[in-house]
Amino acid sequence: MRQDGDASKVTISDVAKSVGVATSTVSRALTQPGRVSESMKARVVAAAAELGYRPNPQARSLTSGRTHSIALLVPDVTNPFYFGLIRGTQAQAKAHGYRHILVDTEESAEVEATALLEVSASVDGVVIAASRLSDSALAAAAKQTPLVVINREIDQVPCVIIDTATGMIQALDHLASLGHSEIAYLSGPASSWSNRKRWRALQQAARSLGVTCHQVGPFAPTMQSGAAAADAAVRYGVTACLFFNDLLAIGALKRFAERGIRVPQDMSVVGCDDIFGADFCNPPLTTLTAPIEQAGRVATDMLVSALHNSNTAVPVPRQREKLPTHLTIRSSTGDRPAASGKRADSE
Amino acid sequence: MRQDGDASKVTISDVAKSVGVATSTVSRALTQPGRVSESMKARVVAAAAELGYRPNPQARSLTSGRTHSIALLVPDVTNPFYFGLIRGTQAQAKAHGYRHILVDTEESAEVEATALLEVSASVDGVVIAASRLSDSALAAAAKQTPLVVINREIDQVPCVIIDTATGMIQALDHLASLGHSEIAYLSGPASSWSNRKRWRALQQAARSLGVTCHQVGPFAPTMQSGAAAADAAVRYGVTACLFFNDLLAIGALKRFAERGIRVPQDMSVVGCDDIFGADFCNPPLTTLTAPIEQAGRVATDMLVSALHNSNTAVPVPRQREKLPTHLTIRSSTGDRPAASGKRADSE
DNA sequence: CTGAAAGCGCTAACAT
DNA sequence: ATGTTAGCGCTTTCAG
Repeated sequence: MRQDGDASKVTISDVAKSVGVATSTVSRALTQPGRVSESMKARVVAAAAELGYRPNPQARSLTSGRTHSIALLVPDVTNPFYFGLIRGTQAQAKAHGYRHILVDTEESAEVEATALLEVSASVDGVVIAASRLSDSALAAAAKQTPLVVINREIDQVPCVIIDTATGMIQALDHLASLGHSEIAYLSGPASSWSNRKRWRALQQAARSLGVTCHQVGPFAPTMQSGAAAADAAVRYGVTACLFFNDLLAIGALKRFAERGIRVPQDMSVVGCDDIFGADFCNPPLTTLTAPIEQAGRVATDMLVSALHNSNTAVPVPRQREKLPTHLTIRSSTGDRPAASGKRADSE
Repeated sequence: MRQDGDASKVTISDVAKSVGVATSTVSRALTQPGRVSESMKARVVAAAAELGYRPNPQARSLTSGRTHSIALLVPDVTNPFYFGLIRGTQAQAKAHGYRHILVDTEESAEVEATALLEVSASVDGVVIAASRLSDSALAAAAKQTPLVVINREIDQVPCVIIDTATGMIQALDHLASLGHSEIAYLSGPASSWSNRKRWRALQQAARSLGVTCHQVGPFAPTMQSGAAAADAAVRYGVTACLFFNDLLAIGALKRFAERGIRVPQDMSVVGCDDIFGADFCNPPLTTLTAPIEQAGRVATDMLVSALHNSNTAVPVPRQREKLPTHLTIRSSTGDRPAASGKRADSE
């Protein structure tokens, strides 16, 4: 194991020379289990260790065409929601022996398109979260590069979906059962597929539950926008609100406190995602718990298995994974205010 | 821009053929500004676009030896503290045209050593945050690979340090000025360099401020450990505590609440880092605000400039950057309880 | 089972 | 300013 003059410069041919065989034999011994004799393999491995040989990934990639790395594209590394994803993909990439490349696409379709084009040349596959690209652009990209999208549903493109739409219905039900009938949905970016799905689900559910649900927004999915969202909710005279995400909800919590609106006595608040912080904000947030990290892991698994199967003729096992969410009730939701309130028009 | 039969398979020699020149000319036109005539450059660029040529990064790396990517090694991607770092390095890597590879070293020296060895072959340089490796191991690694360490001070190894030690003194001063004299420092991992630095600074400062500061711990730097830390602080009979980080402090806040210990009336709490959530936990946390993201940016800048200067004989400009912290006072600190014990009588 | 040889796509000396 | 010619380190036919 010792005695490497200066490491990294040791090539396969140094090893070959040292053992007295051809470079091809070394290559085989190191990468193709059964293609050489046991004794040969042992000698090569020993020599490689002895010399401190480290394969050059670039050279290997050049011939093999495989880089052993995957990329994760997220709209905003700043958003805690995506940290769960980063965690999941990073962990799983590592588990499969892949390097993990992280790219921030800045909530922009153009940046995303460029990043995808650039990075796809240096990775074996890509996971894209909450893509801002059009369905057709994604479908086209998927033909060029192994791709898994998260929170997006496109024909022929493998995807994992966090089913917040169904979850939102549960949340609405929860609010209805607390007596709320005037409810606001503080919506996220118009370009967000998840946002559209949720609103559609809410509309339908509201009808059958006999409550009124107003769509308000769109708002940027950030804490800062929470204040504006809170004010808008108040303006609508609702007694409860569902926020596009926890960031917005937590920002709103702050604003409500500033304005002397008590949560949940005067206003019930429901978030979405259950990000870090949702359990210790004030009051702790009732929210839709999303298996974010799991989504990252599943997406990575799908991608990796697709990469492996692309050699063999085996069809990719699962093309579409839908992950359930569940409602976590904490302290930000409560009964509808008894009467009057700040301007309940119906009472 | 159109008409690429099937993209990605277009090579530099296809472009060369199309223009009717040598591949080297194409290479130059595309990468060495002044080495070809303007008109030639234009023709090549046009042809490249026409054919949909995309350079193969692996091939490029093989000859040039440069991969245009840098790696960030962090002990735990799960820890929000590192979110800021990831953000900073990712943003700056991108700004400099580098890909950003993220590696979780699982708080383990062995994993870190392996990761460093593996990844260093495929990147131009590495940023290591809060390394668990020994000084000598890091110094050795720095000789092999361009390296910048964050929160670690080693001879000959470029580093950026977040000066929490000095900040801790401010925090202690703040507590002393509120009348606290029995104070606990709830310490982090023994292997943490920052932890050792802080405790040393606190010890000295405590003496000159005439207060008593007990070191308690070590504790894992997580929210879950916060409960144990809180209990330990109570056992010591202190009226104020400084936590190794915000995670621990926020966890402790929860525990204090459970035990009916009011913050800050019965116990003052100071965190460290000012992570996401420190401003909206309950009560909002007085903490040492650390320029984490900036640290990531600065480290990346140092690394990139070192990479560029490694060609020319110019010496690396800054080898050591110390970033100041400042105390952010929110609501978790207050006057020492009037009487003894944990029950305050005022009001 | 092993060796020889031909590149992968691109860059970098040398020529011209 | 452009063309020629070698490789970078490795994998992979194709022979033997």
